[in-house]
Amino acid sequence: METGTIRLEELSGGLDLYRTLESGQTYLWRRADGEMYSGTPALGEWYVTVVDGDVIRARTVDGVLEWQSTTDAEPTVRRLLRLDDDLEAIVDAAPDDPLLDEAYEAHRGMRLVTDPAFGTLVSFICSAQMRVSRIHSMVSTLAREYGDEVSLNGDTYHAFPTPAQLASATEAELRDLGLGYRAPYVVRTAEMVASGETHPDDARTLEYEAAREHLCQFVGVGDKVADCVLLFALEFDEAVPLDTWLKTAIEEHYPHCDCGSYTETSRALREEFGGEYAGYAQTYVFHHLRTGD
DNA sequence: GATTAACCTACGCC
DNA sequence: AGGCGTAGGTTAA
Repeated sequence: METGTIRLEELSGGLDLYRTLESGQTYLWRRADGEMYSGTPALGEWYVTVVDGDVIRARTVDGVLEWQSTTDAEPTVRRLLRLDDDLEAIVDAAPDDPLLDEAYEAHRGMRLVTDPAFGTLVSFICSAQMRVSRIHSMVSTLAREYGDEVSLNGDTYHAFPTPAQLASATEAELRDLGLGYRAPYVVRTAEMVASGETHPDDARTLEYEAAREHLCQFVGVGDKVADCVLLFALEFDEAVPLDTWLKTAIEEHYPHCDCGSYTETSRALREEFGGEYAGYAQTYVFHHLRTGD
């Protein structure tokens, strides 16, 4: 087992691991105590994910980020948790706006994540009309039922299934696992990727709005889910997913941004939130409104 | 292009 | 207790 540490004070803007991993951006990490998304903060708890067959455990203790892995995971940890983002500069550059200021102030140290694209795509297909805790349990169930077993130091975990593994599932099986009407969406999207027809990563090379269009070809993916994949997996920091919380924020704080269609409203809010890092602003506002603190 | 019902179901709240 | 409304939307008319 390989291990590593970084002192949080070395990171511009710090790191709040709990808010980063339990703010509804990622469903591909699990908390060792099983209390992820229960609303109770993690104090020194390990979080675990599997990337490219390697288990990665991470936690913060006494101002230090620690990790353990089957491999030298520092580059992966830096990428997954976006440790090289200059968070202080991003916050400073954000537009002067009462709601935004409040959100940034309340959740210091929350970073965006960069998760693998396929797992993110399926997670957010599952997210339609779902509470965060249930999305997390659905994704965990898919990993348990269809993903490879991997272990670290005697503890066994499951990777998120590959497209081929998930494409081998049937709609009926996924309905039995509680996915409801999302079951056929997940199977058909997995089949599209497994067959080599197309892959969410293909969107990387496209301009932002074209990339969103590209992702909307997957079954069960509309503008909102596409924006989530762009922001949380493909590093399109300007993506602003418009969910029910952001729609409320638009009604109450940015009525001039309501332009009718998703595309136009999203474009207006993106400008309102400063363009380049508008997705950071979205994530803070979303988390601020959803948690109420 | 813009509207509108239908879709699964666990969980919190009355 | 047990029923009711809701939850980070998308699809098909």
